[in-house]
Amino acid sequence: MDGTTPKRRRAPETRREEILQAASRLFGEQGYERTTTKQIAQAAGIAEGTIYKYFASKQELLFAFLESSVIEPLNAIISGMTGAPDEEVFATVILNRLDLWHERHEFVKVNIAEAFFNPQLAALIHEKLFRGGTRAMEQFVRGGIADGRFRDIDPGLVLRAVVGALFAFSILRDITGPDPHTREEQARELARFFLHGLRAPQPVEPPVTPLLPLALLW
Amino acid sequence: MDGTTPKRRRAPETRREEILQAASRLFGEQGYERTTTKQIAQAAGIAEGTIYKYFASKQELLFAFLESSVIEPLNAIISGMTGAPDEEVFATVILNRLDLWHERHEFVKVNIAEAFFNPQLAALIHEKLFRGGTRAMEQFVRGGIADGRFRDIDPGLVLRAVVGALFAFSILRDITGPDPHTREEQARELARFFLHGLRAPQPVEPPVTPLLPLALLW
Amino acid sequence: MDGTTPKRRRAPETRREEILQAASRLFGEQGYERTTTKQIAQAAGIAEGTIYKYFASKQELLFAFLESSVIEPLNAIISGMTGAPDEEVFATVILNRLDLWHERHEFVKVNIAEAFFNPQLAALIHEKLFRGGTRAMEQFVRGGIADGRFRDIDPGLVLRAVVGALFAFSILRDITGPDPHTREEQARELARFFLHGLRAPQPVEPPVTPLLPLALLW
Amino acid sequence: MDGTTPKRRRAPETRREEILQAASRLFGEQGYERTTTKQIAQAAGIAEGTIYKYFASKQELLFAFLESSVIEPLNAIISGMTGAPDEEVFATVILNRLDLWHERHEFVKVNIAEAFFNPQLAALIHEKLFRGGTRAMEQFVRGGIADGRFRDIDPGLVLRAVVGALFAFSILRDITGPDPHTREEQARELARFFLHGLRAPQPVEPPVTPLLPLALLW
DNA sequence: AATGAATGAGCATTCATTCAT
DNA sequence: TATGAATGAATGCTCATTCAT
Repeated sequence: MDGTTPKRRRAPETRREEILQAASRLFGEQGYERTTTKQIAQAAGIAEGTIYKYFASKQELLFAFLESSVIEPLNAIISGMTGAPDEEVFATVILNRLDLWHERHEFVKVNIAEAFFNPQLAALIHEKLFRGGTRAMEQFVRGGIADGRFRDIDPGLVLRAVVGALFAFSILRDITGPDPHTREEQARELARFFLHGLRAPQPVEPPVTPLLPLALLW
Repeated sequence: MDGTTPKRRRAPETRREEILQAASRLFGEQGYERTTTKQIAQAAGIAEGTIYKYFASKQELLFAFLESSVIEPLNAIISGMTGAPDEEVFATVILNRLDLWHERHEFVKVNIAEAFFNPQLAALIHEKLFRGGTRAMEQFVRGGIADGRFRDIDPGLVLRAVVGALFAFSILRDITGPDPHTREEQARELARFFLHGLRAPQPVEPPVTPLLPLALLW
Repeated sequence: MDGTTPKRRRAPETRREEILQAASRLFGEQGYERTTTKQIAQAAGIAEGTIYKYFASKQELLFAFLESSVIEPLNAIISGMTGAPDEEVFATVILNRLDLWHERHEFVKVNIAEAFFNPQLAALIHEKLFRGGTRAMEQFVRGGIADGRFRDIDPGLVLRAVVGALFAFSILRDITGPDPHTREEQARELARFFLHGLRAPQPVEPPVTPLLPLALLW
Repeated sequence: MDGTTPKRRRAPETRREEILQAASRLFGEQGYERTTTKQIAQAAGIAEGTIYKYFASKQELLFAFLESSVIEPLNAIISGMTGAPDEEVFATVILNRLDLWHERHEFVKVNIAEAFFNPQLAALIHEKLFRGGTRAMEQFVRGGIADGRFRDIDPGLVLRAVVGALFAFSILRDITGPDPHTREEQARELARFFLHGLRAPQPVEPPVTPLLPLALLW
């Protein structure tokens, strides 16, 4: 009804980005539901109404960031690195993801948390992020199985295990606690683990081990 | 005359439990923020105000359920199963967790989602659930390393990878899509994977493989 | 989030009525769109949220009043008055409507204004108020035509003209200005006008006619 | 290249008209409150801010249109038609109004709806439209009474009844439902009704009467 | 002990209006 | 002259929490 004192005309392309930045920071700190548009506006240094000049809804802010900061960069990242020993490939990719997820830590968190209860978002992540991974991992693993480098194993299982591990290392960090190693060490070690498992190179039939303690932890 | 038994004055200890049950089911289905106290009261067949006779706040409901339904039963579950081949141990434990998480699927979801943004809850989970796991896994892995069954590997990494995998299989299911195998198959296969990795039993030096496709996916 | 100091527990049946009264008064004074739920709450001496314990939405307030104050009384009004000269029937019914509309003046105004742009409400009014009127007027007029008391005329036209006149006398008052006569005089005069038109009289004494069907409709 | 002619710098007087046209169409379709300045700007092919170069406020748009599109043309319409049988006069005038209101249907709707709650607008309509009608109808009816063609009847009542009927036939159409007859039939039949009422005829042939003054008022 | 009516701050979103460009 | 980005008060509605009954 009133519309007083419009502040300042900003660089028009920057605005959108600023709002996105502010929103993703707050989402990351507090979760999507707990973050209000008022807070976002305040953090971006604009009026509440201005948000809606750039985004149709609060939810679109979530989707927009996922699109522009997770999905798009992903396509850009796919490049170079053609052939290399499995170990190297694994390590590189894992490191890459670890870095990305570390950097976007807070934001990935929200997306996951939201996706739990927002089928639309879950579907988006599934479509745009996971499906491609399935295909690539399938190729990679089936190739290895075909030429005898890998055991006959379900590629889906490998993908899930790898994604899960990355998940535990980057996103669940708050819960599992920090890992003392550098991300590069983590990547290299994880790659080795996924390739060789726990077993010593020359298998020895193991003596009995207690398992129950295991149960208590996660 | 019909289904609406006027539920007056139940066993006072049962009430608490009923509310907890109702709350955790709803939290699981819709997320914590999206579940209202009205819904909880309705589901528990009581008045809204009654909730506050048993719990100081909505948040306490979350904590209470974690305590009584996840942590306590966990301690009960830890039992028997002394010695057995690593593969068996692993498979059993994984299956056990997979089953538990499957059953509690919805609830674990909320706890994780909430823990992302609630340091108090994150600390609780870390303390009561994860720390114990760390100790046990440490024992298990260090034992294996000591007697030559396992490579020299960081037990923390193994734990994180295993937890992550379980996570991906049970909690991220909505995002990664369902796995076509039975939980038993999953458990056995995961155990084998964690023990042996991808590599074929008789190592073959791999030809070069393209890795980039891998990058595109998760 | 906070819910402080609940004021007072009122007579439970009264509340709904109080809110309805407050709403219809404000709607009448300012129009539907211009009346805010805050104002309604204030006028009813309650908190804003309380409105929504009794009505699902602001729009429902509009519909509820139409239902309870216009439609229901209409059915109650249909009574007694069986046979009487046309002139008496007409005058009575017109007076009755004139009184009702006068009393509800403000509220009818909103409903009409709203119905202009709200097809749902328009349909409701058409269904519940106008259709019945059509039927009754049809009977009345066709009866008169059949026994030679009335000219061969379209009953729909008569109904529209009568409703329109009532409309002009009660609702358009603000625009047409007030009429100096008492409502009874208006009613009698209108009845005569509708029966005889402008033309100077060539009176015919009418046989008795039942009037009640007429009452039910507009 | 396509339909988006960049409409830069039109004839400055045309602009005002274009905005008015756009506004009145939208007001008519959706009501005044529900029409946004953004929609008006879009419909007029201009920027939102430009509206305020021509009109001080949204409300002024309403007044401006009433002035320029209803009142002014009305004065132009008043013309010719000197003497003719009452029936002819009535029918002509009613048809004229019916046509005008039909054409302006949507706009009249808003004005009425608005006038209900806007005394300023109500007064304007009363002054400029209704008062003139009162005078003319007074002349017409008093003339008829004087020379014995009409019964002794209050001219105000006749005007109100006629306006109301027109109202019901053109504006309330959405509520009363459509009339199956042509507008010409309606006009003729209404004229007959107002002259003769419902009563079976004892016709008296009326002398000629002037009709034009009638046109100026409602 | 249990109720559920009542609260009111808080939410996402809208929109007439302003003014730097 | 015309623009449209920016404003921010205001809106309808929600919901955790309180407390008289």
